[in-house]
Amino acid sequence: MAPEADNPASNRFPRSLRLLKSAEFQAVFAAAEQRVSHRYYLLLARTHSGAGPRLGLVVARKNIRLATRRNRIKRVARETFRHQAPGLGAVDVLFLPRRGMDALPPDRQTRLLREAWRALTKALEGGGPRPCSPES
RNA sequence: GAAGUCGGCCGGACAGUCGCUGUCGCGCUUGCGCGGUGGAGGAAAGUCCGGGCUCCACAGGGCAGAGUGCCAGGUAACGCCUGGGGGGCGUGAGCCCACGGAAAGUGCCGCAGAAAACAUACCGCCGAUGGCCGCUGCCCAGGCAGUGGAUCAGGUAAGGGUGAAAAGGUGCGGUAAGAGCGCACCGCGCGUCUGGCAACAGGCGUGGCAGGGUAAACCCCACUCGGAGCAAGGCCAAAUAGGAACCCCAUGGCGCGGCCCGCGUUGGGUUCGGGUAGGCCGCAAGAGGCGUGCGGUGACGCGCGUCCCAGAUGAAUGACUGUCCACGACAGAACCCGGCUUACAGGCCGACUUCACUC
Repeated sequence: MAPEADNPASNRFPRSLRLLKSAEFQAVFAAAEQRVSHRYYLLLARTHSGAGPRLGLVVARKNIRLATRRNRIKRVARETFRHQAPGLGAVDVLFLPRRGMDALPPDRQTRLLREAWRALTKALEGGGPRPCSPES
């Protein structure tokens, strides 16, 4: 049983809430059902048959040059995700930061990520104003 | 006290809450819970050198290629470090130097300058010597002697000027003017002696003096070097397809059909090896840290005691809140070590130097 199922207040972030294999990442890339695009990031989402939401981070060295900054963005993403994960359904989510995000001050990054998860939640609830065709 | 040189060290602290991850214990059952206990750096960086480790190659030797380049030592090894020598900079503590060879050959040397490499002579200086011309004297129209001109031959490289660099420098003598032409000292070459493992230094003697620079230009000499890298390499191993061996059945299975005949189609089972996804090992006890004793000028070595100090793999060490201050730089392990180089807010400690002041 998933912990977040009977305890919605839990903010844990175990392996079951993460994408762990290359195949799982490829599945989302190949057939994203939701897409939230922003100046500094891109979210791709795809519903699945499992229990809760799962997060995958794709932080390209090409976009964020320094390793310290890549780590920072990943940490902020995970931290905000684990707090807002219960609001999401059974979806696989990919987070891809874009060039320039590492240059923002830390508190800006945190707010940006919180808004991102909120936007995704809304999009999923509303069925999506701009659903990505699964075939493309 | 001010300015500076060298060496070493730290690089936000504490508390609470919510998380991640290694490991140990227990439970639960297997990518969960609880508890204990670890969890980035001085550069983890650049990937510029050197090793370990792994696989491949390998009789010996040579060539090519790459690297290194004063001497001695340290080291697993180095292009690193230590000590020493030489040269340069600084009042000094100190700092800097690819620091072998240009009498093996080749190439290149802008501008300026007369000339940039078999040395020559633009301006200049001289014109002793031999001519020429003038004057004077002697004597047989010519000659001889004296004197003047700077006119020709010629002598010269001291001085001027150019340059990073023009056949070593200073002084005296010398001369027509000059010149290592001669001498003294310094420099250089050769010989020799002394000190030193050596680089080299010093002394003595001797030669008037070789001849531009450039070798991070080719090159020569000496020494070193096999290749690829943890996605190395090894182990376990689904599903699917194909392969091999053995056994079984070819009166069999499947399809058409209500069934038989018939027609079409096709073997079945077990085991094995290769191998994909995936997983595991490699993967952290080491040229290890700290303390201490001894040897050494030192790098370092040897001995003893003590400690275990990240090990992720879609990739962990973070977030929030509060308190405090000098208000927080550069930056993130990915097989492991030794170096070098580069980045870095601020701060601490020690040794030394110069200047100033007090006594």
